[in-house]
This record gives sequence, structure tokens and C-alpha cells, in this order.
Amino acid sequence: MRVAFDMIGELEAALRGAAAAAGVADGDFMPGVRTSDPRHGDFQANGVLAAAKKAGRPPRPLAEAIVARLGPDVREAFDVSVAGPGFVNFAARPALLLAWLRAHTSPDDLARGAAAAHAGETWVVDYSSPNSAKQMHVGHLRSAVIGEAISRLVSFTGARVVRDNHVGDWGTQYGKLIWAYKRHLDGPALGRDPLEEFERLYKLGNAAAESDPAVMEEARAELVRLQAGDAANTEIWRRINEASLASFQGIYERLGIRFDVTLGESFYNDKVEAVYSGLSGSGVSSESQGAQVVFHPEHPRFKTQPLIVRKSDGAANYATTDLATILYRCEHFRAGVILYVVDKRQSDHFEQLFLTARKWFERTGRALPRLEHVDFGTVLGENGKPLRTRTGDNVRLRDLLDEAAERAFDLVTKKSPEFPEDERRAIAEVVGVGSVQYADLSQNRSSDYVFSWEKMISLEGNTAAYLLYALARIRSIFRKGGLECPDPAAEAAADAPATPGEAALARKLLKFADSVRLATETLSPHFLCLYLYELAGEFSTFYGADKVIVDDPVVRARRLMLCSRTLLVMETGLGLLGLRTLGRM
RNA sequence: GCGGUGGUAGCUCAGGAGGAUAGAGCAACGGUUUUCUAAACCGUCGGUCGCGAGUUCGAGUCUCGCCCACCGCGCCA
Repeated sequence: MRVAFDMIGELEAALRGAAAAAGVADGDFMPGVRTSDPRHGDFQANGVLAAAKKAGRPPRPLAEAIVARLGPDVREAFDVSVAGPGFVNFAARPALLLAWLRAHTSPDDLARGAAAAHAGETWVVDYSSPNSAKQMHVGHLRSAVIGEAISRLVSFTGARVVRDNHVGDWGTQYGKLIWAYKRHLDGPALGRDPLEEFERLYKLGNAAAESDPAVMEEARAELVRLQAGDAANTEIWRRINEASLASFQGIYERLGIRFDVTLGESFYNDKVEAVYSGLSGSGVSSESQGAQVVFHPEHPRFKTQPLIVRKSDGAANYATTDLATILYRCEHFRAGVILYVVDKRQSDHFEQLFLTARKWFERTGRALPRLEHVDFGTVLGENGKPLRTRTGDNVRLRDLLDEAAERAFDLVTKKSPEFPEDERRAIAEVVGVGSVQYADLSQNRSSDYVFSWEKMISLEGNTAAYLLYALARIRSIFRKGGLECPDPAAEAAADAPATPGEAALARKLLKFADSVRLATETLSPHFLCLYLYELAGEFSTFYGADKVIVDDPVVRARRLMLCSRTLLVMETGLGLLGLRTLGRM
């Protein structure tokens, strides 16, 4: 039996053919196939109702006519029925379940199937993008975690992905920082923790400038020197950035993040002239109060609220570098899609930016890539306000991850005290960091979410630990039995899923492709999280009901095969989210 | 003021381009282990989907109005 990875696409194609044969005009039918409530089957097509209306035909007979014209391959794979006013239900037959299990034995099998979606495309993903000279804090968490998961999803579905860390390494804060660096640098402190020292210096410089106009003048002069390419200031700036990136790297490693390029704002310093001239030359921008600005008369708000592309003092701002960045990504990377994984509070900025870029590109004969602001909500404390420490400071990402690992360590120690300490530490890092990542990803990204250690590491419900635990139990079966996973020779004896637990698990495995497609299409990893959680739930039910290591060789073979595939899909899925997995916990 | 996002069970949240009896988890209550990891599993209880109209075979989902919460709004990013 032929098994498609994208079963929904396959069913839609079959339905279109059948609908045409039943006399439905081609453009009038959107099959609308989706996974369905298990009570109704595995997939359902809702599109017949709308098509019937359009064609002026009674829906139920039309559905029956379409179903009657489905080919033998579909009938062989699915039990097809018409329900209610005209829903078409598809229930996978045991033979299809078995065929799917046999067809997907390795990560490559899954990857090959998924890679058709975006083959040949180039996507640039702009994420994380912290400011240099500052510690990464909780405000940087979501962009990093969501951006990484989306990058992996897009890459898995076939695109060439350029992960770009657009670091904020250029800005007015450097005047004060360099001023303080030259006068108050604490060498030993710098050696211990550079970012700590930079922050101290910045605060010091800022306070001095606020209270003393002379200092303010000097700081401004330092900035001018830096921007003019002064050797000493450039060297200080370079050192600050180098140390910053090295510090960020520690966080990225814990979160499983690796960028392809790190092109900060400074990279675009020599590319902003093209923006000024391009915008004014094409008539997109105008002059207002000494600044170069772009109004959008057709927009209710941006007709009066301009995008400032050049400040009245002649300097660039982030709108300028963002525009230069779009052009660079098009010309240098040949980007077809650019994603900005940035806080939703910046949605106005991106809307203006994209409008401006579109006009600029149109009038200069360039093809505009798909530009998308992948926004996300704020991490809140249990008081419903943005998460802060008791003292009201930003929660540093390093401290947050440390605490997660520490809490996980206490738990592992309680549950598995017999494990050696270094293993408990290693498990705690995976569980702790994974819990933070998963808590972030499992929620709809565009809404704010409440950060709760309790729920995150409580290990009940839709959490990383629940998933990792299910995985550890599967591995344990193979370990205890001294078995290979997968073992093609042993699996040859397997027959089709038979018990309710086996069938439910196999049916869920079948829907992995849909969860990946849905998560990627909507750039919402939480759909994949939900799927993995449900899969782990089906596995746990199966595990409780059906003993795997039994004497009957056929039963044992098919259950081992189910375990092996569940492991494969769980690991692949968690990998796409950026989580690591464990052998035992 | 203008604009954006949200309001679903006591709590935290899902709900795909309008589809079938609105789903999970936590909490509460009850049950399951001489058997592969009980960090688990099974069951019960729990809903005027903010309010009011409208669109239609059908609305948590679309339209309009209102209420509430959060966020953004010229030279920061």
C-alpha cells in the first residue's frame, strides 16, 4: 500500500478528482480536509457543504456521489462514510496504519516526507537580536526560543534557512558607555564578568551625564568620534561587542541555538546611504521638520504618524537600518521570505516598515519578499505584570535557566536518588531548560503568558517533563529487554495494530505530518506541542493497557514497532522545538 | 483620542479557511501497582464561549455596537 506523508494533501487531491467526476465545477470545491475528532474517524472533509450550496445541489446526495467516485486506493486505505448533512469521514484501516509504521522507520523518512512543502525556498529568520553591552534577560527569551523552533520547522519542511542574529550593536548608548569605559573601567571585574561590568559602566555614565551637562557633552563627543571611525573608540566598541557575543553564546548553547550569521546594526552603517537616496529618489519619502520621513496617506494612522528614516541631525535610526537590512537580505541571501520574531509591541513599526519597503521596491523595480512580523506576547509574573525580580529588575536569562535546572535537580534527586549526581545534574539541565522552552512554545505565541515555576516543572499536564518521561519509558523498554530500536528484522513479524490502545496510538502517529504542516504554515509551534502532548498521552494509555514484552512473538513485534515509531516521532518533534531528550530520568 | 491584541470551566490554556454533543491540564472527589519507570493510568464533577444585535442550513469562530483588560502612537529599539 502506498503511504503518503502528507495524507491530507493526498485526500484533497482524491476528493477533487471525485468531485469533478461527480459534476462539480473545478473552482467550486475546496475539499477542506482536516484531522477530525477520533469519534468520527481520522480525517474529515467539510468542503462538500459549501460546494453543494454553490452548485445549488442538496449536500448529502452530492457527498455520496463524490464518495462513490473515490478511487480504489482511497477505499483500500480508509473506511469512507458520509455523516450528518454532508461531512465526509475517513477512518484509517488497520492496513494503512501498518503501512505507515513500516514506511517511517528513520528520521530521514520523516524529513523526506516533510521537505516537499518549502523545497527551493530561502527564508531568513531574524530572531533573538539582543542589544550588546547588556545581559540577556527574560524579555529576550521568547524571541530566541520561538525563533529557533520556527527556524527548525521551516528548515525541516524543506527551505534553506538563514538564521540571522540582528544584534543591537550600534546606538546612542555607546557615547555614555565609552565615556565611562575610558575613565572608570574595573579590569578585574571585566575579566570576571564583562557584561556585569559594562552594565555598571553604562549606569555610571548615564547617571553622570544626567547630573552633569559637561559629561553629557563629552559622551556626545565620544559617540561622534565612534561614528567617525576614531581608532580608540572603535577598539573599545569592538571589545564590548566581542565580549557581549561571547556571553550570549553561553545562553544560546543551553537553548540549542546556532546562528548562521550575526549581522548587527553596525554592519549596515555603510548601507544606509542607499536607503536615503532610494527613498527620496523614488518619491517615497519626504522632508518634515528637518527629518526624512515616510507618510502613508492610504493608512488611517500612518497618514499622520510617519516612519522616520533619517533624523533631523542626519543620523540613521533603526528604521533606516531595518530597510537597509531588507535590501541586503534580498540581494545577498536571495530571501523569498523574511521573518521577524519580535515582541508584538513593535507591530506598528513593522507595519510601517513593510509598507515603506513595498513602495520602495515597487518603484525601483525590485521583487519584494514575503515579510512577516512573527509577534509574541509578554512573559508575565504571577501578578499579571511583566516578570521582574523582587527588586524590580529584569530577570537575567542566565539566572532563570540556572533556577530551572536547580529546581529540576531537586526533583530528579527526589524521584531517582539512586542515579549518580553528575547524571542527575545532566538530567536536570535537560529537564529544566526544556521546561522553560516548552512552557514558552506550548502557548499560543501571540498572547501574553504567565510564568509559573509551579506549572512549568510540576511535570503534570502539557509540560516538557511529561513528554520526556514518556520518552524515557519507551527507551527503558528497549534497554531492559536488550533490544535494538528500531529492529527491522524483528518488526517483520509485526501485524497491524489491534487493541484500542495500539490503534489509537498508531492513528495519532499518522497525524504527525499534519501537526508539522499546521505549525509551519501558521508559524505557531504550539500546534506541534499540542500534538506531541496528545501523542505522549496516547502512548501512556497504551503503555498502561498493553504490556509490550509479551510471549506472543507477533503481538510483541507489533507493540515494539509502535514503541519505536512513537520514540522516533517524539524525538523528531521535540528536536524541531529545540529540546534535547533523555535516555532515562 | 486613534489603533492593535485579548475576554472560553474555580485557575492556566487549546479550539485550523464558519461545521457534528465546545476540549485539555491543574484543583476537587473516587479507583488502579507481585507485571516493561506510579514523574503514570482510568473514572466522576465542572460552561449564559464578556454583553447585545445581525449574516445562514449551521457562529466560540464572520459583521456592527457596547463593556472590561493590556499594549502602541516623530526623530529609542
